[in-house]
Amino acid sequence: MNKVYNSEEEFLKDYNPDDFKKLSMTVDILIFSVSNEEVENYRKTDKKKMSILLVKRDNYPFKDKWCLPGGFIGIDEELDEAPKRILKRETNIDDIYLEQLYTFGSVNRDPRMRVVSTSFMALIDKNRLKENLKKSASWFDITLYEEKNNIVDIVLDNGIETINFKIEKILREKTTDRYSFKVLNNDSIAFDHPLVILSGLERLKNKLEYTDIVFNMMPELFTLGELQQVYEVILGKKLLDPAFRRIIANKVEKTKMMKTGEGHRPSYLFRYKK
Amino acid sequence: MNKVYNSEEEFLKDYNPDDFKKLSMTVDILIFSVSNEEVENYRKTDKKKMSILLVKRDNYPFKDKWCLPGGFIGIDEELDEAPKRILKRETNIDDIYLEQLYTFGSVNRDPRMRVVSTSFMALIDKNRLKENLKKSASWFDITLYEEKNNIVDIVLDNGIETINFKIEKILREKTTDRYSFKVLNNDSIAFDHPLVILSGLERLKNKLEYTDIVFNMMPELFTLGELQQVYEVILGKKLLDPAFRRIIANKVEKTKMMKTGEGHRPSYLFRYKK
DNA sequence: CTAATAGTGTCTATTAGACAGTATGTT
DNA sequence: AACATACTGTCTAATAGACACTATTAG
Repeated sequence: MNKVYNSEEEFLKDYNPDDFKKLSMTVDILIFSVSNEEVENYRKTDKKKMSILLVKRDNYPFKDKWCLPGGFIGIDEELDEAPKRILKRETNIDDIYLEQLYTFGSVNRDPRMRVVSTSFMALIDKNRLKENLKKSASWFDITLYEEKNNIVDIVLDNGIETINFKIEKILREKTTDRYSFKVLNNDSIAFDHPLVILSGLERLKNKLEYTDIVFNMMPELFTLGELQQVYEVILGKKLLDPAFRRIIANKVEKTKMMKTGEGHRPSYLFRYKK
Repeated sequence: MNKVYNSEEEFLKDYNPDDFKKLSMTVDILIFSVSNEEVENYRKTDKKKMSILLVKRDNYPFKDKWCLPGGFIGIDEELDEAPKRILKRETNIDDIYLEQLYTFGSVNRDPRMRVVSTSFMALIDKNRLKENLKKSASWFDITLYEEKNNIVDIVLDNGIETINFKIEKILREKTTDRYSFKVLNNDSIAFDHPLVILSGLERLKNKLEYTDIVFNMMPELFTLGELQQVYEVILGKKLLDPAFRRIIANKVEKTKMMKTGEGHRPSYLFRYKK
């Protein structure tokens, strides 16, 4: 039975914070960006791909496997500050779009001890951090293959190494869009990070349709063709030009500048409308 | 510098899980339902309101204040199992719709020690637990007043007591729909639970438009008028009958049963379409 | 000239909004 | 009969999808 106290001060003086077994918390960050894949034909535009920043683990557990940038939360650190600190450490940039995604708390997700991890999604224009990257970090291009039976095949490629894992999506209940994820094969990614990556990609896809977050991944100036390509690669489908332009018309403003030298008609540069 | 190990076993043997200061985690559950407010006029239908289950704290901190049902996560308990356990304890029902919302981790949100809390949203048809409620728990009807300057005034009423708090919503960045919340006045709710309540209400409102979660709050059989009222009270606006019926037409199926005795034309009972 | 993308005009199909009208129970 | 809600028909407005067409550059 609880002892009864007469004031909050009295209660706190008597309180032993170690009555419950404590646990560790980490944050993991999905740093997304878009990259250009050069194409041999001088006329064709570069093919855009989603890309994600991974770091190679240099010690156990999961030594030599790739994982999301992350780290432990300080006992006196705000939950929202931890991912900012880690982003600063990894990219040396402060003002990056950051959003909390989901908290993963399976009992055995870390072999060391009980660790609960909150995942965040960061969106950035990759050009902003050309040479700031740490050596252990690498950008991986993402390709998603949606197979039948709700199995998703995810291929990550950093130009040197190709990583591949499959996840089965199981609808949890018929009233929502929520899935349970089951990792079918994964040899190269640490922890439960395959789940984190897929759920981040799905969140991004979702939010694309009702927010303007895509502009956090765009440079200051861009053509509508480039913007459309980014939409297409995230949504995983082609869009019709006129429809696309109608929808984003009031979100962007045309500049007088043009992008030329691409082997075809130049296009106007636009910026996100303040 | 990290010591280098030759295998994961070797590493784990040497690993001291107490190198980092640990913290406590709790879960808080927003248990939402709808209630009927009786109306004097025998012809008129009952007015529906959103309601939420709160419990009165019987000890410090925040003694005698109302808070969300919740509790500490066991060191060997899955994060998703904790809210199920607590729901079972509070309502004695197993199959309740449950969804993770957001993790709150301000350093000083609990005066005892560092506590990070993951909030969940549960949706239930209140009629399923008529007499199962614990004595300390109480259903509060929710009324939301959206004032100018992005201030929301929230009034909770359990028939005996009226609680009121105001929250200012501050848009975080122009590319999204995300707000920072600032509690302006709150005398009766414990912890940061005013924030949790508001963010849950917003999530519910959002999800109403692209999922079928509303049916988790409905009884097996309902009239379209009742369903429309629930939509209206969550969305905070009136809907036009023909438009509403067009939209939900393929989600429900008509039965041969009718609801009569309401002082006006009877209506068919529908059920959620499997 | 050709290949490739940029950008627009317009028709059609679909969906959402609005309003008016008819239907049918209770008291 | 009066009231309140149930339910439907239909017109209009707005939006999305489809396709064809013109424009403009580098090579």
